[in-house]
Amino acid sequence: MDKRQEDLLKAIVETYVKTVKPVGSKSLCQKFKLSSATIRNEMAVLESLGYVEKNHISSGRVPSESGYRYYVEHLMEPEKLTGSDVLKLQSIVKNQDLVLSDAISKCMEIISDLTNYASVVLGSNAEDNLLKQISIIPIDNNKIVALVCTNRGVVENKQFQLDADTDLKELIKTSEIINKMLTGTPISDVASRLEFEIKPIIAKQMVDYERIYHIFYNALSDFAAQDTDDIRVVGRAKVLEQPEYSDADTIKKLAYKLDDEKFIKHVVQDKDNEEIKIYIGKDSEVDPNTTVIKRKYDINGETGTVAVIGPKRMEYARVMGLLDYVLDEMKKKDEK
Amino acid sequence: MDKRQEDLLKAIVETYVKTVKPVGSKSLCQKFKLSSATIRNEMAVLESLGYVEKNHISSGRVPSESGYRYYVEHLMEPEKLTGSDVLKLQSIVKNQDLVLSDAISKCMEIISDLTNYASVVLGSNAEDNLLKQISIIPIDNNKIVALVCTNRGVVENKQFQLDADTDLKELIKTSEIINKMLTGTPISDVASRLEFEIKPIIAKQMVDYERIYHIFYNALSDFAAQDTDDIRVVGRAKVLEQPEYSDADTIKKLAYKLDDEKFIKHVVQDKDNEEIKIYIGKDSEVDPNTTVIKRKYDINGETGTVAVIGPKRMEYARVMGLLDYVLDEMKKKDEK
DNA sequence: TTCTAGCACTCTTCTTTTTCAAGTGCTAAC
DNA sequence: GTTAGCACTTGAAAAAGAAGAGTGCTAGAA
Repeated sequence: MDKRQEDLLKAIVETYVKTVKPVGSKSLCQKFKLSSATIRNEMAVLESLGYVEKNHISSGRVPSESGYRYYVEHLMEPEKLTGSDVLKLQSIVKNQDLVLSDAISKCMEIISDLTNYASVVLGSNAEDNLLKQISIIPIDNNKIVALVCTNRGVVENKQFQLDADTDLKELIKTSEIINKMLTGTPISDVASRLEFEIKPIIAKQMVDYERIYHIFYNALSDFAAQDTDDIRVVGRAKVLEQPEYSDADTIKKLAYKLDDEKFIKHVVQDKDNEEIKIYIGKDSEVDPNTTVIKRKYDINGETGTVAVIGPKRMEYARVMGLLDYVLDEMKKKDEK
Repeated sequence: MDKRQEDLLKAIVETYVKTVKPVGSKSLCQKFKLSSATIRNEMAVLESLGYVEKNHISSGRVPSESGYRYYVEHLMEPEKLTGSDVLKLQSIVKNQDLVLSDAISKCMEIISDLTNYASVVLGSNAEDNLLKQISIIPIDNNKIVALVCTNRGVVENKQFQLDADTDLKELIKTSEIINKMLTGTPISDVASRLEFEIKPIIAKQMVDYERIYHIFYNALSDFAAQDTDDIRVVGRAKVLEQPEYSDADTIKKLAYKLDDEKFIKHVVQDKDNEEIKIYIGKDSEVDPNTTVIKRKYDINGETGTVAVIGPKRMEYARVMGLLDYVLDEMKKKDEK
């Protein structure tokens, strides 16, 4: 592809992103100072290379998946955020009271608002967190809350009913034993250490140790359960508004997928070990007309993934710019 | 309305619920052992009473909103759950490890699955909970987690960055003061008591009391903030599949509303003080073709609201039966 | 070579027309 | 009070037509 062809592809992508209509040769005459016939010829080349497609024999051109990919990899120019975009994000970025994960969540909400795409925040998987502390808080005669806190500040809590014969004192004593022995253990190992190290100890000392073990096991295994709690999807309904989803059936299917947190988690989860990954069209697994831009972050050890889900016809540069800005600012903030 | 007319209305509603097609006079001949002409005459009466409508001059009849209402209030027969419905719910009901609020959530998920409607669980508003305990857990040098637990076992946690000059010991000491003085205070009053009772104390004893006050104020005020966290909407995408929502625009609008937790909260929230409330059609505020069945529960002092959102053409009896079953079983379980 | 003007052709989209079946209301008779 | 019969209305689906946008190709100009 020579320079002119690249320019043409760029123009096709950008026009299509804006207008959502197949791009005809005429509409680009002015821009290139060429006749429509010449542009048609060049378009035919792009088509033979697989970068653009026709919906039907006499329609204008639409970027193909590999066209988008070429655009993203070679042609896209980094976009400076507009003042109003920055302004909206700054209200969060400047807020000193927000802890990293909350700040990122809020920023992604704003990004979803600004772009009308959906956004996803996948908290760092607590599996590699280390156990910090487990506490038992008695609520009333027969109810307790078990709290588990990790070294990254992730907190899980779970209520339990106590039987009449379960002794609260034994429960609290057990929590102390666990805190003494297991603090610093990776969450993923806690369950087995609980069984092989703690259970034998309490079995000797306590009457109702089976029940007690059961409670702690349950409280701790929620982390391992890969619960869907640490994922947040925002702006689901906004994506549906995008004009490519105009057919009732497509909308329903898309809504269904966006509503399925397990599925979204699967989509956004780390497959290949890259910091930025753009899944275009079929690669997104969501819908053939959909793109997922995914970005991992690691800010002072706190890791996670954010993603934007929108139409294939996405404002790639803008989204990349927004994500850059948010994560850069977060990093700066953390360093202070 | 005489008995026959009531029977007819009942038949129209139930046929329409099943077939989603306007009900013609012929289709009911067999059932009533009457000619279509007679049925037409009776239908005309129902129409003049406002219980059924025609989409156009020569179409079959469709129940009107007041027709549904009459059906729900006078004609609907309580439906016994099918074995498979019970079976699916029992896996949750029988589970002794689940605490009430979790069990209800899970049951509502199953109800959503069984019916293909959306379901909502609105946890009891924590505002009338009493403060049980507040704890500070240090995470690393400059990060802490503040945990707040109420007498109903609701837990909120929030991370804070510490400045270099904030003293962890002072923080913990303050939490002890709060626990001593404010335990048992309604959450809604905690903020003001914090300001007028605690702040003066720590102001005397501590250097960085402003920052410390700020942290506790923030941790505690999350409850009052009426955050959307205690609402759970399940099966959003399922409702969209209902045949009445076939037009792309309607689907988008509905998806938009279902995605808006604040709005759903508003819809489901307690307006009039009734235990069961059925909002049909326009009354639902969601969509003219939608019904919301809302039910409050109070199980041993733990209160909340559950709701089912589906088409106006809802299987009213079944949904009522399912909700009855779930709440009855929860009550039984609690009494044991 | 490279570009352009011109033309026939294709295909979508929008509108209009036609056809069909379902269902009604009314009248007159049972 | 009930029913058979009939004219009439309407929407939904299929078919037909018209308009417009855009293409590929050819032949000639720069």
